[in-house]
Amino acid sequence: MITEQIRQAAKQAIESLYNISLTYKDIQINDTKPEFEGDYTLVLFAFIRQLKKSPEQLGNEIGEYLISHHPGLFSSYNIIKGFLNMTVHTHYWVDFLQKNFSNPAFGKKQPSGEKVMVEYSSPNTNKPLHLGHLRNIFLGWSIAEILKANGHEVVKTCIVNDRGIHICKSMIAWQIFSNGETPSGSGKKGDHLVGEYYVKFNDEYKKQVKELMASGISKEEAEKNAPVMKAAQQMLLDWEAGKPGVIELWKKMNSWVYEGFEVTYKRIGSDFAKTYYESDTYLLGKKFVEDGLKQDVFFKKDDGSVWIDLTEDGLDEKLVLRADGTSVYITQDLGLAQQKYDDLHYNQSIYVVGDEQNYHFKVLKLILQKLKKPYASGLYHLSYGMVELPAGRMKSREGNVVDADEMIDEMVSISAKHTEELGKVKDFSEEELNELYDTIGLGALKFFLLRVDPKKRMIFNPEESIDFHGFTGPFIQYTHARIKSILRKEKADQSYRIKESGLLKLEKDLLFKMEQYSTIVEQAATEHNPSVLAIYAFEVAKTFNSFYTEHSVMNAESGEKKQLRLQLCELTAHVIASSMGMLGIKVPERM
RNA sequence: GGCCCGGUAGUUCAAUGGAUAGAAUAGGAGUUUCCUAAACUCUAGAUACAAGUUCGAUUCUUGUCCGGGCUACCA
Repeated sequence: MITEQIRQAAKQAIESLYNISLTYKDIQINDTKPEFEGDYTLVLFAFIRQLKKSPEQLGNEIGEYLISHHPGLFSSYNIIKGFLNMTVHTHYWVDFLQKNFSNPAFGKKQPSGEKVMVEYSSPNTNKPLHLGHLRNIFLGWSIAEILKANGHEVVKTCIVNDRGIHICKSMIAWQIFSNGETPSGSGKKGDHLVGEYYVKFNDEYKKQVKELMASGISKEEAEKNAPVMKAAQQMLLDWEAGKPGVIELWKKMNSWVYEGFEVTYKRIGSDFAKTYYESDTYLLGKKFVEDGLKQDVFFKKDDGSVWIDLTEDGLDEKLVLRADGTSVYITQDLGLAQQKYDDLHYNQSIYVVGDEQNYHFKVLKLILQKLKKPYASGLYHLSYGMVELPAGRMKSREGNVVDADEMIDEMVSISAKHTEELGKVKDFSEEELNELYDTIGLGALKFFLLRVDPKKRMIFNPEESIDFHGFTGPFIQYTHARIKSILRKEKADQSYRIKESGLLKLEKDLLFKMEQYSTIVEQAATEHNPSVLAIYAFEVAKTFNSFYTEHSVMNAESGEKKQLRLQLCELTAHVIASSMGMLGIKVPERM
């Protein structure tokens, strides 16, 4: 990574010229703005003050020093205001290209020895997946791939929230309204079918509350006493007591949901090495309560409920065990954290969960730290913002969600329509066509959800968000297909040595971008942010497209130029395929 | 009420305290005898408001205004 090389050279130069001692943070190296001459820029302002020299003098002294001590690295420099702009020698770029253009591991890091668990998706089993889940899944899958590329050993996990009042709601509604409807009988996807009954439950519940209120009962009382709600609560108790009929129904409906999820996961290319079920883990946290009481981390109130006081940490008192002895959400997560650590002794455990749970995860980590768990510091909540519709939040209960399966179908059918209109792949078989439509449609969707900083909320406008031009997946896929079309005609000659051709501006721009790839891969991991890669891949594609329009590869000015450009094509294709791969997006050979 | 996020072109998104705030889209004007025009080139358009910190602020601090979330013996 050349910026580090330059930083080091600059540090050494300033230290030996002025006999001062610096840290790397003192040296600020930026990419030179395109309107100025040069590749990288050293910002001089801080030193101007410290050394009481004019920018001109300082810049010249440092510039001269760097040129004379690193003749292979720098070819020239200029000073504008407080900025020292340095031009990197053409040899360096050509050398870089030759070393890397055919390296399949370009951009990947050596094994780090770190183990990381990434938990994502984490669905409830009472309804199908929606657009918000897709953001979660794509994020989780992508961050796992990014960490792998950085040399970590990664285990993808999923916690299925398969028990609780929400499932009971779907079950009750199914008992009342279904007449025994099943996925195989109705032809409906299992998760969708169960989700329909969840919505039906809420419709019925609202109706009953309204009726009770009409008969003069207060809203609060009505909500408590609506017959369907009481039935659902009773069912939860029966479930916990292991009542056979309830367990049987629960298993049956959950299995429908799993079959449905499996179809969706498979289609979007999502996978888990290990799946945890809440019904197996929800009791694990209870032993923490005893430990916590012994260590005086927790305390007991008169009614028997157990709490932790986090007021000194700027938070509240938090319940960890109910008066009736049952555990709450946080208790379950304490248990699961331990279980996961026992299973993999991870260095880092990442939870991909929406930002409405920021407080919860802050508390979880804090409690584990107070309990002196060795793995506590490795917990990381990868918090992401909601996907909202122009009208506001999606609510499954209300049924105003963008369904994941429908969304995917929509994207794929649009990609099919575009592809047919353009008519560039008429020789494809039916099977090849379908694969291509999937690649493009899913590519557009994944890119759309991953190109934004995870922390930020995003608005999905069905009318405007579906696009295949500009800052999109298909734009980048198209660039890849174009490059491959050249490489099908001729590949770069592995043994050819480029001697001295000089570099045209657009060739150099492209190389400059390529050189950043390793840094970007690293940055995406440290920031836990796939959008860094998405933006980068887009910039690469854009840079290539400019180059492509301006300069011919096959009809290059000379044999050497042709080889240089073929090498550039190979490296660019690799970088695009590899960065998109980490986003879970395939790139086609033709489109 | 308390705590935590966010407010940047019409719209959707960028910008480790650094140069004239970048893209994309929508708008306007162009490019195809030549490797895929899902492309390329040009053009116009934005930091909510007010103070402060300093050589320099979209970025840091404070206040105001506007959104969102959390503050459950739900998960």
